[in-house]
Amino acid sequence: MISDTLQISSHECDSCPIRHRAVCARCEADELEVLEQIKYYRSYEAGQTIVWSGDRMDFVASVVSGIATLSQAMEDGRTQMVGLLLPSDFVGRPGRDQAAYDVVATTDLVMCCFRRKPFEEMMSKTPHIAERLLEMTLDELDAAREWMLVLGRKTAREKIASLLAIIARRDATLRQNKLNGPLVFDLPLTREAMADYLGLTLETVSRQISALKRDGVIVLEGKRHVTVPDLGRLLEEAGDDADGGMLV
Amino acid sequence: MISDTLQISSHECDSCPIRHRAVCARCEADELEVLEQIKYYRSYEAGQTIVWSGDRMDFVASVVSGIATLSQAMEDGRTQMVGLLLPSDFVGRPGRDQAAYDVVATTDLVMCCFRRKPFEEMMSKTPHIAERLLEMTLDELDAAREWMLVLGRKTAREKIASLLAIIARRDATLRQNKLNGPLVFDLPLTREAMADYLGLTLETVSRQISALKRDGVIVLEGKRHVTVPDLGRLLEEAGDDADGGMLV
DNA sequence: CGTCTTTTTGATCCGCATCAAAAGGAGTGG
DNA sequence: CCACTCCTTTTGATGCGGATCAAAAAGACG
Repeated sequence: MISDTLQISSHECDSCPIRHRAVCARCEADELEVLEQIKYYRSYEAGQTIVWSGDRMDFVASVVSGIATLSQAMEDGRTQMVGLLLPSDFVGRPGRDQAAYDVVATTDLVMCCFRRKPFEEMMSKTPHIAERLLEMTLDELDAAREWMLVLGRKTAREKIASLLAIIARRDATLRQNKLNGPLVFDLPLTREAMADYLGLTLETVSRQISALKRDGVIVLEGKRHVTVPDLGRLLEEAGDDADGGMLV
Repeated sequence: MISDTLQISSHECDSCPIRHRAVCARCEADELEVLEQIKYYRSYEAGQTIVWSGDRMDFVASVVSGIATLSQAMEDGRTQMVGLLLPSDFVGRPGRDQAAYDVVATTDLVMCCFRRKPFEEMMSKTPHIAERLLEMTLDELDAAREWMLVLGRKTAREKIASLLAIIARRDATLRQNKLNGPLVFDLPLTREAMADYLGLTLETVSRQISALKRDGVIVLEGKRHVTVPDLGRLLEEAGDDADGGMLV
């Protein structure tokens, strides 16, 4: 199976699908021109490891399309996913030359890469990039902390419901759908990846999904295609306040 | 019990104990002068809640001395600590006016505060602050991800060992001690706070500390005073690679 | 149709939560 | 100095949720 994700319709930033959300979101036309000089695209097939933790990494990048995961491994093989990278998310850390995590393409993936050194130089010159990167990093920190509550205090059923809610909402906002009707989406993760995300085993994930299905919280067609008839109900199952937060 | 933490020896940034590590670390003399105009100190007693999640928060701050915690609560009362704030750590988020977490002083605490608006203005003018804040935020994100591995995949015993190792190392680097002899420190957290940090119950924390003591991994005098005879041994118990990472 | 991977389902076990109570320690007042 | 209360910590007994081990079922693909 050969991926054909290399076919980007255009290599110009103007028509880039993540133009308004990525690290370059705030750049002016002249700044984009400089970025276009140093950027290059790379694509990966589903399942490919992009970098191994500890490897030298001399680029940073934005996810253009597809999904990747960040995970950490213990010596005995236990692993925990610590980041889920969706289109527009940023990979790599300016100022660091060793990867801190394993980065794996979950689906076919296209990234917009910059060699690290030129990017760092550019960052120090154009505050728009550093500004946007700070904002994105703060958002990621919030997401990581939300996730810590899930990992530390939620039951298996609540964990699954939380993950489904996150995916359902991200998918809806990506397509700019509204959140009050039924939500329909495809799971981008295998049961194993979900287990890795939630600190569970894949058997427990499978059981809890079956239970949520049995209880009518979700409807499944096949293994991956999910319908959420009532997001409020799902949020209740996740242990979240269904009325507060994001919905209002 | 009245705290006397208000007595700062001097209010000048030059002699500030966190001068070289806080958000102002990279500031030049002229930039510090501006900061001195808008800064003010506040102190809190151990146990005091500094802000409640959801409250309006119109300042940002650096911890000068003492320890504070960030935590998140579920509706039914379950809570998870999501941040441990030590001297030089930053509190609050530029651009956001509602606190996202409960902030609680664990010990008597002094903070160096800036009203949010002037600080934001200053940030956009002086890249040194934004630069340093980005670096600090990236470090916090790394710490949060490390913590996610602890919460998601480690056993109770490993969790306790991990926390003790973190505190022991931070304490040693703060005092600029070396890491190869025995490490001695006081636990800044109650058993309950440790449980809250690690996603455990306080009973389990107590049992695992007793077990580590019984096995000679740590030595306790009283409830809070800890000696770690061999950090490598503690790191093994934490499930970490004793040779890799921070030690080298 | 057969092989390989992913997912589901079943049976059993163990780690940690829960409920309960005793044991320290610190501060207060007689 | 002791008796008292209040809070933190330890220890004990029991039960449950999720891990583990095992195998069947369902897709995916050649």
